[in-house]
Amino acid sequence: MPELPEVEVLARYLAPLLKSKTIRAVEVRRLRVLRPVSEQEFTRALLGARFVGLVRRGKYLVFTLRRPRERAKVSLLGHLGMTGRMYLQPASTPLARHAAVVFSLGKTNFVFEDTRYFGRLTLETRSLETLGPEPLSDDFSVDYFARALNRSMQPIKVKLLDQSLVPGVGNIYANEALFRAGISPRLRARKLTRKRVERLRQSLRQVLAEAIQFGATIPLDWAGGSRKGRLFYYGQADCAPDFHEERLLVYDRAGSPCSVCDTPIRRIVQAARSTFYCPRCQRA
DNA sequence: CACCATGTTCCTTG
DNA sequence: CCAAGGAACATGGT
Repeated sequence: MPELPEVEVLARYLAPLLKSKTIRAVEVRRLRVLRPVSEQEFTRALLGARFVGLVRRGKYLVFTLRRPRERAKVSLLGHLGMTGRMYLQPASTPLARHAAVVFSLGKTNFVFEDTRYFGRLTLETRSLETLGPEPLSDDFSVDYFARALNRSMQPIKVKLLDQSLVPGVGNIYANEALFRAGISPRLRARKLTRKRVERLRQSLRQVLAEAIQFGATIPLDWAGGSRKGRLFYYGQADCAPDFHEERLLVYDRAGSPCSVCDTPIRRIVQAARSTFYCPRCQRA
């Protein structure tokens, strides 16, 4: 489900709800999502610990906890994979079929649910080390972006999915950013002119920021089984249907007329993922 | 039945 | 050592 904006909105939603809550019990129902940490180690570190912070990095959620009478903090890393969700629900509510980890906080449970189990909730935080600079921060400069792209023969669309280059960008926003910048997804990264690098950086930041704005306006309270699957993606989610129409301009729109020039949107496959683009607005 | 899916990692090849 | 490509992971929707 999640790319940078969705994870950002989720972090902002969860942070105040979790703050100062103590983990009274830990239930691991899918060992796989802890990997490579063992259940014993996981439970030992988190049982009795209190949530003190939550931030997003790339597509990761970084929870910070503190154990009673201990100085050192514990970091817990979450990743939603393709289908992960996190939410609080009353302790009396039955667990979802694919609830993978459940923390009891007393009257409520904090649930990590993931249908496909591609996601993670683990004490292993090393994946953070290889991430590039946050695209919405000043560190993501034109110079940095240009230099990184200049070393690559890969198509620009594929390169945008590289988390060591721009963490948080996934298939949807990579497609959207290229459309808004008027750049062909097939163009080799190193072929982008300085001007196009600047334009792409700008489009990327705008698309991500707008999506965060959008996500901040819709309810994330899924507790009690309010619908499956999506945060606030394409198609008809259980919210703001009219707003959705305009939001994604090319993603999953193969065959529909381009919003600018009416040319049918095309779908191709790059690096085994779907790419959507307007063959007229986005030329090499 | 066939094909598709918002992501990462591991293995192989050059 | 690195870049790039592809399969694997697991389940559900169309």
